[in-house]
Amino acid sequence: MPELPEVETLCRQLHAKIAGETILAQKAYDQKLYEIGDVSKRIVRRVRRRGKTILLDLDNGQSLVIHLRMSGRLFWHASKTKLPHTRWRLNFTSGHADLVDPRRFATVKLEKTDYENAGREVLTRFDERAFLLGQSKRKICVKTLMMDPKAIAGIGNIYACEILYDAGISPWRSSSTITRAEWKKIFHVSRCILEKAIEKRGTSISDWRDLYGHPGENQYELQVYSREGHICARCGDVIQRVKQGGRSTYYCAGCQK
DNA sequence: AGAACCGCCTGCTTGC
DNA sequence: TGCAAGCAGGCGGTTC
Repeated sequence: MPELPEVETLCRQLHAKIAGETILAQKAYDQKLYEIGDVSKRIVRRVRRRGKTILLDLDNGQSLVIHLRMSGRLFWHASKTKLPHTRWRLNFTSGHADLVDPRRFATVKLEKTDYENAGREVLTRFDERAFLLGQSKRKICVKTLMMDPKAIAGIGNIYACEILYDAGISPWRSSSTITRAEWKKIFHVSRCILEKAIEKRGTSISDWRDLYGHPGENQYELQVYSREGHICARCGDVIQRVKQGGRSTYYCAGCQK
């Protein structure tokens, strides 16, 4: 599923492709997306990311707000290609961007919004002080907190597991027991891991592909996610998979205390 | 107020 | 082999 690095990859590719271009038309193939509104003749000023949300800022102050949720993908086609599960299409002179989404969770809205995610973007302008004051003492597991978009934007299951492994912190720890120094480490490790994943153009663990259908390469960097039963490279213990709030958590009990 | 749970969906995996 | 149940999970909304 697309998380921050995957969405960032799409945004960069999309920006390079359509910034300054005029939208010819949009078409929905799924009833859930019939009521988006008229964007024809609008120029895309820029494409940017907030958390896992993609924003296409238009020349009239509105933005197309796209969230891929679980199974959404964006593909660029110059020809008439239409993949199965194509739910929505944005047409340009040079081709079209298709939203392909088997499970139909993805959303597209047309809004007038500045959508700044104030202080919750972990890679840019992250407000550590506000986080430590307002979020860090919540009585939920640290992994659950890291995945809460109201606390930190853009971190999903894969990267939450990888970050906590790298930081050597157990996903079962209550947020309220994490020290200030440990939070600092979590923020630092988060930036390192997410930036590397962006460089690798995302994690193609199941079916993630970029705008042009190419897989990323970050799956080769994973230390714990999807590695149940493998040996921990750091301490030799066995990587475990456990259930946490209905989702799979992968971790090493040997070195995540 | 804050934490836990539910519902949206459908393709893939698992078990009988 | 075939079919049904189970599973996956971001996140907004609802319930506890």
